[in-house]
This record gives sequence, C-alpha cells and structure tokens, in this order.
Amino acid sequence: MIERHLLKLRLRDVISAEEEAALRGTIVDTVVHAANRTIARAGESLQHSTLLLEGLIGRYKDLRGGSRQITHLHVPGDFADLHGFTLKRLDHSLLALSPCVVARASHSRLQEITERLPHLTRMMWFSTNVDAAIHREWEVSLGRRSAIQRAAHLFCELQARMAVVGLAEPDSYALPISQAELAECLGLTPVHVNRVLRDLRERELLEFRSGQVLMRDVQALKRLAEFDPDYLYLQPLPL
Amino acid sequence: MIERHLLKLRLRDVISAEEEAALRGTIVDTVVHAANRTIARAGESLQHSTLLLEGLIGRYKDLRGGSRQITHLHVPGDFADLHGFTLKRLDHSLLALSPCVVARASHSRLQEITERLPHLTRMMWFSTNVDAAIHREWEVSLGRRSAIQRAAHLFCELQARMAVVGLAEPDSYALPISQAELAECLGLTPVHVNRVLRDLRERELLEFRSGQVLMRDVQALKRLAEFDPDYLYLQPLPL
DNA sequence: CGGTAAGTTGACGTGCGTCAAGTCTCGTGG
DNA sequence: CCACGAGACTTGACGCACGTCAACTTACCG
Repeated sequence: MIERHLLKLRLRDVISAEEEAALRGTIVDTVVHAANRTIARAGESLQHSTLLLEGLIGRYKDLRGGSRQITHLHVPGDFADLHGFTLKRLDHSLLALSPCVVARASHSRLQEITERLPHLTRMMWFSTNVDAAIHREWEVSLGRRSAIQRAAHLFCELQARMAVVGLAEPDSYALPISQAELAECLGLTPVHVNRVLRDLRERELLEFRSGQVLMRDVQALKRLAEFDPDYLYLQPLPL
Repeated sequence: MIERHLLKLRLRDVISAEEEAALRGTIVDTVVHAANRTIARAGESLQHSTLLLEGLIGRYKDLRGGSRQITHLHVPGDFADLHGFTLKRLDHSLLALSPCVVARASHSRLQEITERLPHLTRMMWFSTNVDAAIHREWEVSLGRRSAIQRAAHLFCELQARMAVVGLAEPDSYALPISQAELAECLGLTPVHVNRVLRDLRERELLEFRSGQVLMRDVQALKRLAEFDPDYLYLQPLPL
C-alpha cells in the first residue's frame, strides 16, 4: 500500500522495521476519487493527511476572476498534504487530476510518531522540505523561464519523480492531464500551451498526446530546460 | 537574541521555559554580513541554520544567462534555512540584501531537540511549512497576477510579517532593498518595477522610496492585491 | 568634486494573451 | 451502425503587458 512512499524515503535513508510498521499504522482507510474532483478545500481543518497511491493530484489556489494556479503536482508515493499535520488547515485545495486512489493517514497517529520516533519524524519533515524545494524551482520557472523552457522543465521533473517510484521509463511516462491543467501549472493559457507543445514536437524534443509523454531527445530537452535534479534530493544522506 | 523568533512561535502555540532554553542553546555564535554578500551558496553542505536577527535576507537561485530569481524574503525572527537541517545541503543560495546580523543554530543541537522535545520539533517543522505556504503564494503571484498586483501583494505580505515581530506600523515599514532586487522577487525587469512603483504612487496606493514603504491606502492596496493573510498562519492553533 | 550605483524615462520590440472559429475524439442513445 | 453532443485540442488574426535598449538624472561616498 505505502510501498511507493517507502521507496522514496529509502532512497534517502534507512527505514527500520519498527518505523515502517508505525508508518503503515497511520493509515486508517483508502478512498477513491473521480477525476476532476476537489479532494480537500482551502481553509478546511484536517484530521488526515492524503497519501497518493494511484493517479495524479494537484495543489491549487483559486483567484478572483475564476483563474487558478496549480502550485504542485503529486505522483504516486507522495503525501499531498503532510504539511497539513502541522498547519492544521490548508492554504490551498487538492484536486484529483485523474482518477485517484489515496490512503488517509490519521493525524493523531502521526502525532504519536513524533512523540516516539524522532528519526522517522525527521524523515517526514524532510519530505515536506523537498516539497518546498520543488515549490522554489517552480517559482524560478514562473518568474524567469520562457514558456517552452517552463514546459520542458516540468516534463523533466515529472520524469525524474515518476522514475523513483517505478512509473517512468528513461524517456516516457503516463501523465493523465489536460492541456488546460498543464496551463494552470505553467502560468500560461491553454492556447499558448498548445503552441508550446507543437513547438516541442516540431523541434523533435518531446511529444505529449493522450496522457502520454514521450521524450524524443532527453539530452536536448534537459539542456533547453536547464534541468538539474539536485533540488529533488534523490541521493542518500542519513538523517 | 532569539526574541523575535519566539514572538512568532508564541503567536501559534505555547513555548515552555524548557523549550525556550533548548532553542537558545542551539545558538553557537552571531555573525554580521555586509549588504550584497552571499551568506550560503547552493549545494554547500551545512552544519548550522541561519536565524536572522537584523536585516533582510533573500533565498535565490541563479540561472544560466546571469539572471536570478529570489524565491523568498526573510525578515528578522525568521530562520532562513531551517529546512537545511533535514536537507543537509541547500538547493538555493542566501543573500544578505542589507547589512545583516544572524545567529547560527548548530544542527547537532537541533538534532538533540528532535530526540528529546517532540512538541518543539513540531513547532520547527511548522515553521518550515509556513515558508512553503509563502512559496505557494509567490507561485500564484508569479503565475497569475499582473505586475502591479504582484508588487502590491508582496508589500502587503511583508507588512504583515514585519508587524508580527514589531517592525512595522499598520501602514509603513523599512524595506532596505533596491528596485533591481524587488524585480528579482517579482519576476520582472528593474525597468518595469520602476514603472509599477510609479503607477502605485500615482494611484495614491503606496510609496516606496529610499528603503521605506508607505502604504497610502491600505484597504485599496489589499483589494488590488487580493491579499488574504491566512496563508501566513498567524493565528493560535496548538501543536 | 568626480565616480559609481540606483533610479527614471522614452521609443520600440515581442512573447504571450484574447477572441473566435474551427476540428477531433469519444461516449451515449436511437 | 450512425447521429449527436460535449469536451479537448488546434489554428489564425490581432492586441497588449512587459521586455529591451539607451540616454539621462539623482544620490551617495570618498
């Protein structure tokens, strides 16, 4: 159930059997969400954190005027709102971008972990800090990169993150998301995203069709995006 | 020394005398940095976290081509890189935007806190999660708000955060930063920031001159920015 | 009083937004 | 099997917010 999450944690540091059991013990149930459903709304107070098992989840914030910005994409194995454990209410909403299966981790059991298992607590803290590092990289994209670089960077990031949990080939992966939703990640309009995708296709860098990403020239794509995976913290370093 | 940091924490929850002492005990020394000096460079491994006592610090990332994006501004009382405790190396650099006084908190003593003081550990975790919430709001600004809204939003955010640590009046505060650095926060060029500031001035919303912010019409400014301080988590909620 | 960095302004260019009219895809019901 | 509708995608024409370039002013400091 939480195997993919453990894969990610163990990339960083050793997780003992006791820690693994404690983590498994936080899960109280499993829920299925249909595509395009809001899973949690900004401002709600929380009793659980959402661990994504299957599908794609986006964190987003609405603006007056009806537009919205997706601030983070979650792949299977990610906690979508582990930060909700200390924040108690969310400043953003959660959206199922595709049909999703999620496990729900009880905050009271997470609290017990923080009382008894300092090392595992540091690992959970670490997870939320990596999320923040991803936010920073998205700020750089939104603030300083051109539309095509932004798109290329996002595709590179998702390949790297999906690969960790066994969901990506070196040059392809499933990304069940519409161009309009991509636009909400990239701070662009759907029309311009469409043009950027055509551009990437015509340059023979990448194709994105019917929820499938095919990287035709991984090296050139990473060069265009200035992609450096260091900010994902995928190397071992004991806590 | 760490009074301003305690002010922020105590806005959220009670800090016991033992916890306060432990926090004070993490500080090993105090360092002064001149303006425009890089305090820590992306990629370096860390033994300390930086608590800002006086001045302004920015987190930034460099891009090929020489431009850079500032992803977060720190005011006195903030840890600029508490996340460095679990990340072990930074994905961004730290820049003293004005002359700064910082206290350095030893990671080994922070580690002891995580072993002995679960509640204080949750408070520190909370702090880094608020930083992430601020990153999200900046993503919204960079992705979806116009230049003038972005600027207005940043000025509102900094007023709220400075006020918490006693460094802002309801309508004014010191912000020792150049227009070029503002541009690096806002994802704009210095030239355009200059025009936006003139626009804000001519609309009689806000003046920014010689490092001083004067909000001439706070209500209208917040309306323009769509500023809602919920994402700063300034209300009490026990952990 | 001269040098340097910060701020200001105007003329002009362009990347992305807007608007509008398609086409393509696919699920549903006749 | 086809008709239909709805949503996703595509494309072209045009507009504008912000970028670029360059000249100038102001503030500050030695």
